[in-house]
Amino acid sequence: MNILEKITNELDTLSKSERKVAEVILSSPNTVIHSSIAALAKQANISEPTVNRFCRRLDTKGYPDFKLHLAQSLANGTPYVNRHVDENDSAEEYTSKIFESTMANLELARKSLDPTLINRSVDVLTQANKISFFGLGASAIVAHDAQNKFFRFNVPVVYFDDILMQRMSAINSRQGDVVIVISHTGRTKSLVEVASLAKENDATVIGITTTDTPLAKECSIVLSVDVSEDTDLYMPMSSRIAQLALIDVLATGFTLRRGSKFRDNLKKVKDSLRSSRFDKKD
Amino acid sequence: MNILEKITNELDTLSKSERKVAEVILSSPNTVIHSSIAALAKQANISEPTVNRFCRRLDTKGYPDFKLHLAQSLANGTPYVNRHVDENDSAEEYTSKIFESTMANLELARKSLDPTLINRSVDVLTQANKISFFGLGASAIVAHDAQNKFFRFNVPVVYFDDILMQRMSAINSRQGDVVIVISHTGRTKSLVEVASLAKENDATVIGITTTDTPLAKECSIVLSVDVSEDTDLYMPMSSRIAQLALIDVLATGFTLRRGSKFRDNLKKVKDSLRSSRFDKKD
DNA sequence: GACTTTTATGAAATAAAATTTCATTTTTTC
DNA sequence: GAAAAAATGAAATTTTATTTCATAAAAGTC
Repeated sequence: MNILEKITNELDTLSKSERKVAEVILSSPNTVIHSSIAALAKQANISEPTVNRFCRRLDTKGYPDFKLHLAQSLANGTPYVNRHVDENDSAEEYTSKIFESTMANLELARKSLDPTLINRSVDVLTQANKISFFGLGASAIVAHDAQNKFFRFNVPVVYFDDILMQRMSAINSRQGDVVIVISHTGRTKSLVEVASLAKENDATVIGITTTDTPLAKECSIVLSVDVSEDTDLYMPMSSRIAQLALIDVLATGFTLRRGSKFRDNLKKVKDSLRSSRFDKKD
Repeated sequence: MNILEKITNELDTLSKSERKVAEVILSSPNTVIHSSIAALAKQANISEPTVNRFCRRLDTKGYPDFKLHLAQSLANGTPYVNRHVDENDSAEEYTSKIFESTMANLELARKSLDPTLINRSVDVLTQANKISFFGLGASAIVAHDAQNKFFRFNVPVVYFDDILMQRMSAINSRQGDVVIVISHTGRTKSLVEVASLAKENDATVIGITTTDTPLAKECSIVLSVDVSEDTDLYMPMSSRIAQLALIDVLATGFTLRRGSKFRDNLKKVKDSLRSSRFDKKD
């Protein structure tokens, strides 16, 4: 555990003098890792043994050991954690918090994914006659992006962010079609219905959603993308970013499965854009 | 720089005895951070001053300082790095690689962003009469997402992923309008033109692009989002994910700037979705 | 290949830092 | 308000790291 957090947590179990030490450390941890016990004691206006007792109370073997732990805590730039944006945050602060939370959520999402299911999904996708991506709201963007990616594979692919079009498309699906339904909450009624309709019409339904949601129950394969809940109003949803990363994974799996000939083709698609761009001179 | 890498690099500039020290450290760095200089000297079969000289050769102040650096290097459990997907990767391997590269790129992107410019952009956005988001290809998704986010703020916002619509919109822009042009390469001719047109018509043009690109030159404010180049064919573009994170940052900045009344309004928008969802029972 | 110079190394001495002991002060409890 | 418990720091001790210096090994030089 991060020792800085630990200090913060145990702040009220500490004695008065020990708390002084804690405050000095919390206010400038980067200075402390280069201070001797004497220097720190002086800065906190307490004696050296007190610093030593403080270190032991935090379950370290002594001052040098404590510094080691502290150094490690500081080393992890900040080991990406979900930190909530605060009303008084500066631009720098909220920028860092958002990027870090996003990274923390990507980490969470990766952990929730099952490689076996990814493999199965890639199997199904490479053999599909037609691939449809459905999403609403923030997940519509993910569906949109997926179309963009899979379109390059020269496979029939559509995306809809309109409830009616989704329904019609679902009803028209048949064996061999793959329908990918994207929803973070997995509770959007119309999307759950669409998934159910597609399944009734023999399409393989892949759900990109949170574990154990109504949508998950309707799917042939569930790719769980769990991120921390966005309980905070100021905090943006990282779920769509994790979903996009998953789309990247599926697209990559698709490319790898299709073999090298197919990749030459991809390169052609990429090259076709060249004339629309300014040259790179550097 | 990671001190373990540094030891490896400087291995051949070290003397015979010092190399012995290096080898002991490299073979079990985790033991070393808990050893005294005497213990390490004994393990390497050399004297204590040699260890000390070794530490100084690596630009540390002495043995304790060296241990600090070593501890920090070890702390970064897995410092997300860009690892390329390989043809023979299993689903688990390419999934991990993609997620980790995405995180590495988010880290890079964060570093390339200037909080002052973010602040300026938020300033401009909160005072805008109208906000337009333009992007093509992968960046179209980002523009789409931005519309989705800013639309909730009850401010006139449009997004176009069509070249002609973008041009027409740019020509019709005026003082007080903000045009956000999104392009990873910053070299897409039509987008650079659109930026230039918008600027000629007195709109504030914010570019979300890589540092020093033709697009950047046309913008009033450039938010640089630098990610590692996608030289690899199998590797998906993380740039759009970094751009999305930036959109989150801008939207958050906007919300914070607008104050608490405004946030109540946001909550209403969020709540309005409730009836379209299945209840949560857990 | 012998001689000089430079570099590398470790034993011992010294210095620095951390820890322990113990007496004193402060706080808590009854 | 006295007794017990806890907290604290001065000083002593111990541990750890660094410096000094003499010696050994290696690298040049003729």
